[in-house]
Amino acid sequence: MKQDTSGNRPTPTLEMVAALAGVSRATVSRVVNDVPSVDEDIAAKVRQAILAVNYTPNRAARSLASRRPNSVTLIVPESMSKVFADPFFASVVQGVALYLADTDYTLNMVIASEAKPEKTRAFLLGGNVAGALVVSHHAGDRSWTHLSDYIPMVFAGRPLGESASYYVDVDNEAAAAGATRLLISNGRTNIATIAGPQDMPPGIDRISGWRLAMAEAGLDDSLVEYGDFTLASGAKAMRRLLGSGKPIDGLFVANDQMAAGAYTVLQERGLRIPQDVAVVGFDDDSFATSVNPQLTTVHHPIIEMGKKMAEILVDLIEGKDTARVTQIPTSLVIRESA
Amino acid sequence: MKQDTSGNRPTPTLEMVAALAGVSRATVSRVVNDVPSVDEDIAAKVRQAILAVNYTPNRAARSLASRRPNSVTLIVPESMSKVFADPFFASVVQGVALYLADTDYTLNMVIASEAKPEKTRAFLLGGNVAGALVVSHHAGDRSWTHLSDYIPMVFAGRPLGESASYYVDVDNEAAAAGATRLLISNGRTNIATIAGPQDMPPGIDRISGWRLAMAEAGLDDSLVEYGDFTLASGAKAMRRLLGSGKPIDGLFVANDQMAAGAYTVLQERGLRIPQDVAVVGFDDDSFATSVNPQLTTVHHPIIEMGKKMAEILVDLIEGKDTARVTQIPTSLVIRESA
DNA sequence: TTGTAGGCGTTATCAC
DNA sequence: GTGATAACGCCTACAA
Repeated sequence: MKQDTSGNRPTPTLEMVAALAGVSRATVSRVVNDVPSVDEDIAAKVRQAILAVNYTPNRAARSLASRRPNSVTLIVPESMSKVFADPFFASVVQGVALYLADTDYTLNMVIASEAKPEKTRAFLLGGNVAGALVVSHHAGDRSWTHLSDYIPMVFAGRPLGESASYYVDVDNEAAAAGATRLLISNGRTNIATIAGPQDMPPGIDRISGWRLAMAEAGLDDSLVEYGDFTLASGAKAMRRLLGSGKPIDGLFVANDQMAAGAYTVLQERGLRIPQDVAVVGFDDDSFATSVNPQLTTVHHPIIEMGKKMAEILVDLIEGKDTARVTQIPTSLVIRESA
Repeated sequence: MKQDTSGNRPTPTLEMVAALAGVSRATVSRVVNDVPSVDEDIAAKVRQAILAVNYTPNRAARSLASRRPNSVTLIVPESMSKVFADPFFASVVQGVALYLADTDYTLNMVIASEAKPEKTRAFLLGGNVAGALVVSHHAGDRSWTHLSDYIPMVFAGRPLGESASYYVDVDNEAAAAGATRLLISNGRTNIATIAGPQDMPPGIDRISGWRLAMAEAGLDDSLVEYGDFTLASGAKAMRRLLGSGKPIDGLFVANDQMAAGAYTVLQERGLRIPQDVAVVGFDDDSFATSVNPQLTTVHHPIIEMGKKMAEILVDLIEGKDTARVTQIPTSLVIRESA
């Protein structure tokens, strides 16, 4: 870091800009905040001065004077961050950050220690934060919902059970049904599914979508096995499915990672994808394309989710009323497996 | 959010605590900041009052009055965040957040748009941030180094070429050499490597470590192919390696993901791991354990890296002098592949 | 449309 | 050891 020896000017303040432009601080403040009622000539002069001294508003002073925090917090439950390398997390953050970049809000992150939740609570309720976003996979991490009573909060994903909180999610059920219909329209009739955990909304909704589509088509929906969204569990479930002895020519898997697991056992049994069994996954993550043949799957727009979450939070903060649940559209990515 | 109707108390201030405790604001401030010269009886009374009104210091006011920012920024280059699902990123963030949780600093994140870098620059130099952390894979993203002249900065990973900046990294070369030595001590003599891109420090250092160990043992180091750290590139490199016709009984791969790629072709050729060819990877990420047989690899302590980065940054901010480069130790995780 | 002035919640410098 | 009292940099009635 540069030595603080001699020639260091102080960071420019409103005052300095005002002096240089020959106006009052109030006026400079107005142009900085885009208040319309400023004479354009003066505004121009002020802007010039701002550039000249390289002025940047002091966020702390701003927040203090305006009596409103200018940052929003992203809460990451500790349990989640323990999952080494979570793709979901990184993408949501990215979306959130992208959206906030165009606002005056700053994004800060806390990982919520389950050991001392009061700390996080105090941080959020201390008046230092305008709103909060909660990203987690597990329904148990909904322990923050009650804070919605005091500060705007938006969650990622539908909560388990009823809840009055705001959240954004994809329509897992509809997307799963769509994926299944693809299999059906391809002429498959013995369609199995590898479902996710039934204590997580995505697990529940995705199998429910599969059932929906199967019922529509009058097909048998008894071919189901469960996994926990991991690759290994997908392989095991596939083994059980095959072990039943019943014919299978189509497979809907609740996420791509389990689909990759299913691939391995399908292929070790000599079953060809998609000729013998067509498979479609869910999420469109890195597993979908790293597998061979590449997986046809439901695209889960995580970055968009992040953006939307941020957008809704800002709306909430600024008092606009918005819908409690917002679903963002998915799409089917047709590749080689179905 | 709760309606702002009637019964809403204002957020408690120092003033209110002072009144309740029957002391001056100055005294309350002292106990809040752990200034030693406070009578213990009075301090106790103040603490009680703090609890009573549920007081939380206003960070903006604090920052303003103390003339020092209380947040540090994590910069994520846009190019990096585009990599869908980056495990490295999530873990570094986690480490950073964990460390900062015990300090008075708040962590905020910006994704640096390459379109308008001035924006990020202004944010960092505007005096609103005490220091910054840069996490990226690519050497090109070192465009922030020059800011080190104005504000404390710490980077993740050794920069390409010389640089006067602070960074924390693992000793890639030593670790790679260690991994290779394991192969050698297991009696392998025809050891190939799948190296990473040679324009990235980890790519460079890891192959260099392999060469080191091979030279030590007097082994031939001509069996090398390059990948770009992706699974697919690992598979391709393996194909080329095998295509050379030379015998191979050991393989060091510059990261686990490429190792997973190599697995697929090794196995489709009927080569057994580790019997026919023993393989060791690098990173110890999720690929290492999702592959069969599980991969022996170098454990890359990413979370620790994050913690260390934050620690160094805080030291820098507080004026302590610290070493410019700090390397954190790796370890070899012996599983089934070597 | 512009300027004046008070205040936001803390810290920090003084006296006491 | 404790308490006034100025800042800190900015916003915002209110007045002009």
